[in-house]
Amino acid sequence: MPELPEVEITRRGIEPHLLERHLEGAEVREPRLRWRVPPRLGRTLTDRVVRRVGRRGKFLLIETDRGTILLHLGMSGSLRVLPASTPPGRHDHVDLTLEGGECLRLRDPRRFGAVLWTRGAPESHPLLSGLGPEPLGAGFSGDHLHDRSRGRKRSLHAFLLDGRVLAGIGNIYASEAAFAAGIHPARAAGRISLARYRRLGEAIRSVLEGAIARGGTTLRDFRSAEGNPGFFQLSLRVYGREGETCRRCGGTIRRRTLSGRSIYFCPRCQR
DNA sequence: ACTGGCTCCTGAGGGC
DNA sequence: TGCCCTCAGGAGCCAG
Repeated sequence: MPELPEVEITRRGIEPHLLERHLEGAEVREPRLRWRVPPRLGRTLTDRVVRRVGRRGKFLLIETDRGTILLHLGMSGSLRVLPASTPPGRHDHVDLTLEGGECLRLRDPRRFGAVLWTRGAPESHPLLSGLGPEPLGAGFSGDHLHDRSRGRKRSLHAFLLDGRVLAGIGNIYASEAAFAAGIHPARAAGRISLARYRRLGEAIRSVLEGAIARGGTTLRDFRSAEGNPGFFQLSLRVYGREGETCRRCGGTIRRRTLSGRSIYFCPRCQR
């Protein structure tokens, strides 16, 4: 579910509750997430102090004085800061308990999320070391996409979803950015010009920034750490709008299945 | 080296 | 009302 903007909204929501706080431990009710939650996580976290709450792609990084919690929301994960005494729901799988009686609670019905621990530098963790640049970082531009796409035959959409190319883009924002740049998502990534990739780079930035400014996209169940839905779904131009009218040209938005994912586009605006 | 397909899981929504 | 089918915002892994 959550892509970069939703993870960033979540990060901003939990950060003020965590910074410089002591952790008491963890309560793991269901360790079978994408990867098994480390069995001794509670003991590992006891008396750790949170120094920083970061994000890398769709991963949240809760950095402590002696290591980092890697947290991924998968398709259906969400985080809340609650009194630890709040009765957990069926899918409230992990609590990170804080001093003072609060906890950071992970709810994840589909269990595609992850809670992992690493002692070393998080950027060298296997799940993070191969990630491409941050699309909102200083190092990213359309030139990078152009460089990485030469000789590639796969569709632009599949190319943008590849975290090794670019971190944090998922199905919604890949569709929206391609529309904003006027590029057909099924076009071979290696056959798109530098000028068009530069336009796409700008489109990716502005779509992601717009989504963050509106609190993310809530299609079904995304909530911020405060429990609020996002509003960017009201600004979507193509995603989920099959059969509806293109807001730019008045044509009809189409949906296609491409490498197992639904892609949405306007055949008149995107070439 | 690349590529698409499969897989993990639960829940919602549509058709009958 | 209920059953069955399809689909969903991720991404690692595998065979070809």
